[in-house]
Amino acid sequence: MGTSLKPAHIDLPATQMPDPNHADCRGVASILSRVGDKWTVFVIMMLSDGPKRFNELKRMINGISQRMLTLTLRGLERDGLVTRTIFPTIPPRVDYELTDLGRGLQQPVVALGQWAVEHQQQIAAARARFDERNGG
Amino acid sequence: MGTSLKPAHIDLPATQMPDPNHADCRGVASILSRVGDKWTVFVIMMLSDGPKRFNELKRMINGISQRMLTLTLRGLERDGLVTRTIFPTIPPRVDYELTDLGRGLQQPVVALGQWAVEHQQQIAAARARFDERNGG
DNA sequence: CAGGATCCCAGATGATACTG
DNA sequence: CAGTATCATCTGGGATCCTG
Repeated sequence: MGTSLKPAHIDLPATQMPDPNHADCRGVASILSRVGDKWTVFVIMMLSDGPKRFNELKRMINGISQRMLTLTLRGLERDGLVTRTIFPTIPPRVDYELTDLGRGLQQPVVALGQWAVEHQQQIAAARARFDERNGG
Repeated sequence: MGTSLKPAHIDLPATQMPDPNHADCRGVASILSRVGDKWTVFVIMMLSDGPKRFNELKRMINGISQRMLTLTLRGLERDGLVTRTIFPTIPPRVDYELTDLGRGLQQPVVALGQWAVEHQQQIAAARARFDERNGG
């Protein structure tokens, strides 16, 4: 298959949480997992400035396969972060757009993104140092 | 081997960015990818309140395998987010601790985490609806 | 105790071909 | 155009055994 709409993501044995202090970890991680997904991030960003069509997204996100774009969009739709609007024309046309929920998610993602941008150098440097210390 | 210290993460063909407006996507996504990693998030959270030993972490993070804990910690060390201190005693003892950089990362992660917590219900509901609309 | 080395399988992803 | 279906591959990750 590999066509499941329910990616593995996070599903710890709900039996016991890692730490009582962080009882919400599971839910959080599940969402962070989606956010951390390579393609998901890009799709959300591409949808920042209004609705986009399937092939439009495919062209914007250089390197994504048709299959992965479909799966990514389905996942986002499932989580209520993106809406899918079908225009029954010929040829068919489908628009994808962020929901309010999706737009809300953008904020924290962008915040994290800014941190990432600001510390890119440091991390790259750390990696370089580490890789050199060991056998690159 | 799957033992590589350099996980796939994001590596778009640096040739062209998806969108000029988001020229930093690659670096950002690379870091988001690390943050989105299931175990990485947990390890960072577990290290919030001071240094921890290997097996200590292993016990706290219910369900993580030895292999994955090792790999996760190595990745964090490589990125300069965690330090690894070896005490040459017998039996050996190794402490892991967040660096300043690592602690800085906590902020945005927590922010995102809060969003996640606050919208857990909505997402769960959306999923349920979606799954029902289709063949569960 | 900390972690390296192996074996191995399930699931993620790409490539390709077909369709309403 | 916007997918779906199928096949092939490649990798993440668990289980297990070994060692300083």
